[in-house]
Amino acid sequence: MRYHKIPDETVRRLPIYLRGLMLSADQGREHICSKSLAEYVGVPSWQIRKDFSYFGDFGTPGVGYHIERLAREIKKILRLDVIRRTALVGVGDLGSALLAYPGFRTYGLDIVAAFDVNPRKVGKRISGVEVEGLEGIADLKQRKISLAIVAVPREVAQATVDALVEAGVRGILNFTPCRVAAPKRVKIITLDIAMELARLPYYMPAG
Amino acid sequence: MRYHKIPDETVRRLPIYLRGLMLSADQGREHICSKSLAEYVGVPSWQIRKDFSYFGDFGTPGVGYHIERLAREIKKILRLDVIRRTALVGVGDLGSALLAYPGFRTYGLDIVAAFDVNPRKVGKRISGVEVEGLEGIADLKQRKISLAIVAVPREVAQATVDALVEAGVRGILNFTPCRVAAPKRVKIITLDIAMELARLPYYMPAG
DNA sequence: CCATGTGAAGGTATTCACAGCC
DNA sequence: GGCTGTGAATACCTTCACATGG
Repeated sequence: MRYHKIPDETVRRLPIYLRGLMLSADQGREHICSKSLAEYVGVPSWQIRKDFSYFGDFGTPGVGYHIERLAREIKKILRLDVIRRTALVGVGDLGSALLAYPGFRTYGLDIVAAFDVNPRKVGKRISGVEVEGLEGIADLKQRKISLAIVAVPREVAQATVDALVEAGVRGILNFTPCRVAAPKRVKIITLDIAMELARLPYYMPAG
Repeated sequence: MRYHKIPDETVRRLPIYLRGLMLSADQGREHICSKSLAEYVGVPSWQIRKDFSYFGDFGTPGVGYHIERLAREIKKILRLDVIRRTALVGVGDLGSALLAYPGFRTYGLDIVAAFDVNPRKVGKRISGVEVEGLEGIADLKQRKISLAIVAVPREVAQATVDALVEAGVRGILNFTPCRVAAPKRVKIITLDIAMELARLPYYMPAG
């Protein structure tokens, strides 16, 4: 199965597995079977086995998966085996919350720089990161930052992305509720929070 | 095409279309064709037409779609045609940011109540909403609140969801990085922000 | 002539069932 | 006996090409 195109859906699930593995590593067990992991993360066991099988033979029949080793493998696949230096643009309400959010560290993602237009915010320290003016974006490359989070108002989203692309960033998580264009060497994931909530009523039984 | 199961992916795209339509309604035009909308929202035109066709004939051949009318139809499909009263549980960094976030209003979602354990937060007004103690969750039903956003620490996520389900909530947007269980009459969408960022490096060319 | 709506084709992902291994 | 890994079957979604209607 090793030579095969990896489904996008599989890639989407890998971080779920990784999170589950890291949590169960804290519980002292050394191995976990696909069925236990399935209950833990809410993905069926056959789906889990199939997903892993795309990358190689990680498990031992009759035993299960070695938790530590599997976690390491998934990190390698997701390219999270090195610490990823990340920049945040837009230190408003959402941006500040993201700076304070400890969850990124779980995946080795480290927000090491923050930028904002507002001169009154520049120079302040928020959650241990000093806010810089937008001009600082220009030398992200020299600072080995290749990932960015965009949490600016919609009107300046495209300009922000342009500046980031110019600065050599190659992955962007966009919290802005609009489509932004970029050369295809740059991967953009857009996460519109309100939109997620918006499809909830559809699934709710009457009322 | 009217009697047909609606693909989940179609439902996921409806809010995108809705956003695009509302934005182009502000520009004075009355009609829009699938091709223009396609460029606007970043979904191919045939996909848009197919998606709409599941629900009926919304367009006029040779002309396109009547923007206002189509927006109204999509709102009705998503059950966003009435204002949805929403509760927020957990007024930490993320919770506060969500309270301040104007995007929910776009879809007729209105955060009208906020709850937190911390007695020092209780009684404070944040973005126009007064923070209440957790005991207030019990009478969400009387207050006609059927939607909730959970932004509490992971450890208390399940307990929070249990309380919300008990109080008659039927849709939950969960920002907690863990799976939570609920009776299937309650729809839960989990949004783990860090996880989205975590799959970005996979798609980045070397480095 | 232009743009919609949709059967049919093609592609992708999920699910099953079981052979193979510990 | 227990659990993995996977070909084959199924279900699902996307894409195409065009008949149909304004």
